[in-house]
Amino acid sequence: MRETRPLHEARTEAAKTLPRQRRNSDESQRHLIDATISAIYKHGFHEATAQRISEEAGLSAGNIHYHFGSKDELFAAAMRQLMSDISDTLVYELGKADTPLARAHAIIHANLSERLYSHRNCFVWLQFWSETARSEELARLERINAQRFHRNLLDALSKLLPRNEAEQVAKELVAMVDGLWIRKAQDNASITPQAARTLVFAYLDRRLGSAAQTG
Amino acid sequence: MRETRPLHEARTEAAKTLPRQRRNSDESQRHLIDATISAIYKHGFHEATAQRISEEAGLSAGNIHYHFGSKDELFAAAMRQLMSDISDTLVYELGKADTPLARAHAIIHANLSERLYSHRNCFVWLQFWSETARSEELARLERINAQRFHRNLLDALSKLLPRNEAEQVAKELVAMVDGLWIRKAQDNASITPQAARTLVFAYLDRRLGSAAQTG
Amino acid sequence: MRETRPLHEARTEAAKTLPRQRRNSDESQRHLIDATISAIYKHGFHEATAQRISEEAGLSAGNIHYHFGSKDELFAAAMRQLMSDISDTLVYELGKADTPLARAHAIIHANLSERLYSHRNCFVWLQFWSETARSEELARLERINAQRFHRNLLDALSKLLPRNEAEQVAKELVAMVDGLWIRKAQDNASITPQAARTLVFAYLDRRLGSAAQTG
Amino acid sequence: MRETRPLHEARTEAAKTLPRQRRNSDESQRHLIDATISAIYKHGFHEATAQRISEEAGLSAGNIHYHFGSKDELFAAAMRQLMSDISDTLVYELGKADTPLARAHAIIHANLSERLYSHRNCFVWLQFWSETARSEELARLERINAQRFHRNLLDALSKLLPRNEAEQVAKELVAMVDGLWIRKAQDNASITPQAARTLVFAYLDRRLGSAAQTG
DNA sequence: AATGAATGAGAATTCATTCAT
DNA sequence: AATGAATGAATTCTCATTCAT
Repeated sequence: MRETRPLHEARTEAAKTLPRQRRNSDESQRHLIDATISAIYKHGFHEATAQRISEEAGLSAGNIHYHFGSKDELFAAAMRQLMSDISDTLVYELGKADTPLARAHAIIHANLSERLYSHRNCFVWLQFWSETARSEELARLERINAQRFHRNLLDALSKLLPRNEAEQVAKELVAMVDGLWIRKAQDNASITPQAARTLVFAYLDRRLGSAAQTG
Repeated sequence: MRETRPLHEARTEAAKTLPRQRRNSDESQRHLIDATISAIYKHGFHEATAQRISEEAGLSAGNIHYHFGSKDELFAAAMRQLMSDISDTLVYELGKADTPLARAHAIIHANLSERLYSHRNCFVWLQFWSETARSEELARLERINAQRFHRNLLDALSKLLPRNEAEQVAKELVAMVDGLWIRKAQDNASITPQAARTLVFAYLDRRLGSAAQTG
Repeated sequence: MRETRPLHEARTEAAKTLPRQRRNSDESQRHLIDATISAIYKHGFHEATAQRISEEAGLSAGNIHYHFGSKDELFAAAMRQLMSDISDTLVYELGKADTPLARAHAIIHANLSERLYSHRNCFVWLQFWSETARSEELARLERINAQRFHRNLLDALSKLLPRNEAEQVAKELVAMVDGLWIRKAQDNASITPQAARTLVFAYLDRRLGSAAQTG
Repeated sequence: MRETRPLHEARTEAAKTLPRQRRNSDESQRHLIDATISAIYKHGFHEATAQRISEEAGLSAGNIHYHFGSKDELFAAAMRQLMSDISDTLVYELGKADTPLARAHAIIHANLSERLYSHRNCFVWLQFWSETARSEELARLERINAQRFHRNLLDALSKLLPRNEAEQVAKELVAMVDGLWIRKAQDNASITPQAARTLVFAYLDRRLGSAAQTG
């Protein structure tokens, strides 16, 4: 139905360049996961075929099933990998934060950092978003991720605002960040991580400021 | 690769129940477009096969190519249909608005109305979002839609705020609405149209209020 | 399986330019036959679809079956048309011939005349040659045509040569002319009608001359 | 459009009878090429479907694309195979020839040998002739083959005749042989390889003889 | 006499998955 | 642990043919 030109140039970190050789199982699995994300970015979810993924990983087609049992499980592993990136970034940003306000900033900063708020990451994540309907496992992972984001924000905001306001601000922030990710996925040039953070921080500060005034 | 159970129960309006009979071309095309949207909602973009769509429309598979030339063009027509729904709703809401503030409210109201802010509509729209990368025509339509939304908001806000603030608020609102659509697509129960509107209106009013204070 | 660009630019004599209008049955049949030959020349036998043929004829798809019963019968009618062209040309050339030698020349001249020895005619004829295996009717027509050519030549040559030599020369001539048609079908520029005639006439005259010497 | 009975009984050499088992890639490719030629002979070019070819080869349909990328490329490989047969036969015949005259005879002998001048070979070759218009690759191969035939003849004849006469005789011979192939393709019984060779040799010898006389 | 919407069989091709090696 | 040949189901698309109008 469609042309098969790559959507994006690859940025495979490890794989591919390695000569096809014997590795240990963990290593191959890691290569396959990286290759999956890379293939989704290059070709989109549904053109990320087993063939292309394993080629990208420097392996042959049968290995996906050898290592993961099925393509679906490989995709789930790739999504877990993305979530783990988010988690790592969050931990890193939170490490520097010692006040509730700093924590709220850190959470947003993480999600709009250069690392996570890249075209690649937002694009691939959008692909997974649209697939959750078809895979209960992906849906489960997405729920976990969304809830974690929301809960983290809420925890921090609860110390700054009355509970129901905190709840509302958290929802607004989540919506904003999700929406910014979509924009980024559609068009890398639309907004830089820096600009996105400025946008949301300005909103948050004003919100907290006015709450402080009214509260 | 996956099970093929329907994601959602159908809500086919006309088709299918009609006895297989002669229609005129326009009628068949309309049925096919409705069936496409319905099939995407039921099965997701990539499981919305020519077979399923035409069956849903009460026609045989060849008709897609007879009426639209290709499946891609049918999908584009379906996306245009969704955009036209948005447009109609917007026009309807704007009809009641006679001040810049009312216009800004109306634009948001339209996008978070019971009609547009439904699980079905948000879900299907998310599917198209994730496909824009693979189809230049869908990407073009998406850009038109996003720009229209942004420009409309900006026009209204420009009369209420300094230009650069208006620009910023417009971006925030767009991001929020897009993010809320994503949430709705993931989980219908997450938030009602009413609640979504309240959330965004509260944000907007506070934003305008504080701007008024500071301005 | 293949691209569908036209192989050759059309040279439809009548059809197409006429506005789609009511005609009498004979007229429509003639248009369809012309359109068939034209479509075979443009697209090759198997890409000469009912759609394309009827479009070329300025009619809609259903008419082939209305007028001819089936596409196969239309193709047979088209082949009969080509044979009738050959026949007409032959009669015209024979009209000027009053000796056996002149008759032999005339027969060859007809088959290598500007009218018949054109890229279009040879190309279309080759297409029919390759289809005789699939249609008994086309095979029957081809046999009739080949036999007529052979018999005509033999009749003329029999008055110039002993029977078995005449038989042999006739076979050689038929083979030469068929082979020249193939060349022409492959590459219009390969040889002009004039050059083809010179080639065969030179052969024939030498053959008759040497036969005269030895005889 | 047409009945699908086989045109000719198969003469598959190996395939089919083998138990469906693992082969190496070369072996499978060879089987597929043989099966293609066989299927064209049995069903004609356009009824030689991927299904029928792979069945004939004792494989399933997907393998054509696995081994050749597309059906078109398989057909091109089959044509190269036919050309290679011609080449082999020619080399074999030329091996015995040590004078220019013997070489000319050998070239003709090869093209009208029992091996090449068979119904099967001529029929299949005619099918390819009629397809050259639709495939640039097949056309290219055909040109190579035609030029090789012509050049070989010309080289030999140049040592026996003045250049322009040699050129003319070569053209006559090529036309004759091509024409005889067409006849054979249409009707196996029309002429035996032996009779065809006698016909052309007689022509050639007389031609050289008379040239000798006149020269 | 003609239209053109609709059918349905069959085409090439794609792809996850299996499995002998 | 890895390969890559093979499978078979599913997909889009094509097309002769039918037939209500």
